[in-house]
Amino acid sequence: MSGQARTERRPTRQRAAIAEALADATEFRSAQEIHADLASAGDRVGLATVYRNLQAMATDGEVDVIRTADGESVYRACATEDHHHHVVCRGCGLAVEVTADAVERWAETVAASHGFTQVRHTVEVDGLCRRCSSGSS
Amino acid sequence: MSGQARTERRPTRQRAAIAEALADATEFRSAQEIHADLASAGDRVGLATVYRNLQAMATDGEVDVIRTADGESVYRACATEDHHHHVVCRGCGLAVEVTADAVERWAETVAASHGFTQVRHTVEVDGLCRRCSSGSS
DNA sequence: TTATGTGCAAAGGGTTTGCACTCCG
DNA sequence: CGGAGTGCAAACCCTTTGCACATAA
Repeated sequence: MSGQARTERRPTRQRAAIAEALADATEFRSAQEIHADLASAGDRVGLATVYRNLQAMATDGEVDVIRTADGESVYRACATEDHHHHVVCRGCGLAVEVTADAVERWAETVAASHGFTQVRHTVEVDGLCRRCSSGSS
Repeated sequence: MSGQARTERRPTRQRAAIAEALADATEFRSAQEIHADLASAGDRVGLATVYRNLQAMATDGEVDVIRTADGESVYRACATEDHHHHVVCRGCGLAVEVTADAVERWAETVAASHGFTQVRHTVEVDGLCRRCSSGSS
């Protein structure tokens, strides 16, 4: 299972705008932020449409999604389509993509040792990037 | 900062009931579920109180919290106070506690290699436990 | 008594949905 | 033309908050 899903989604102005906004951003952005970005850029797109597209893109694996601590979903267009994780800066939002073969294997092993199958996992690492480490408390 | 915090919280009937409900449960439960459990057990406790206590307990490290995919916070009284993670069954909710020294180190290392400090991490593994693996599709 | 905890209900904030309309194909 | 995609606003859901009342110390 897995792999590319439905690439047959109708290309619309809104969809393109959202994809572009996402491509421009280097950090994770929430649906609302994307919506605001588009608005201030003159692109009038409904908030619901932003949510719908973001979800669709996430499902298709075009973008990555992670949940912030306060229950907000943030999206980001990722450089690689391969499975990977992120290290996000709590200060500025800077996000670095990292692969984690070690963790993948660990998750699989540990789960298996408890009799689990069809294992999935979520790994999020956050801290303060070099720049934010300096000034803040 | 850090370390055990205020153990000096006033003991109330509600608080005790919530703690007990949590102790009885073997899987993660949401605030609403706990509230329902108490209600059906005859313990009349306000939903807000459940939320407040659950939060407090989580802050004090008495219970573990994880966010479900659909943005719900679920709590569980953990056997050990030490840092650990869980492997949760998507079928029945069975949760197994596991330590992950390997992952802890990996997170620290990877983050550090990118200049990050004050690293924290979230790791959740889920799959189907042996029992659920058999019957379901 | 007095501060802390509780209950209720209303407010919040993010996300989803119903329905009529628009636009791609 | 026909259906996928869009917009708007109302609906949802979980969670938080304000305020008066109850209770542990």
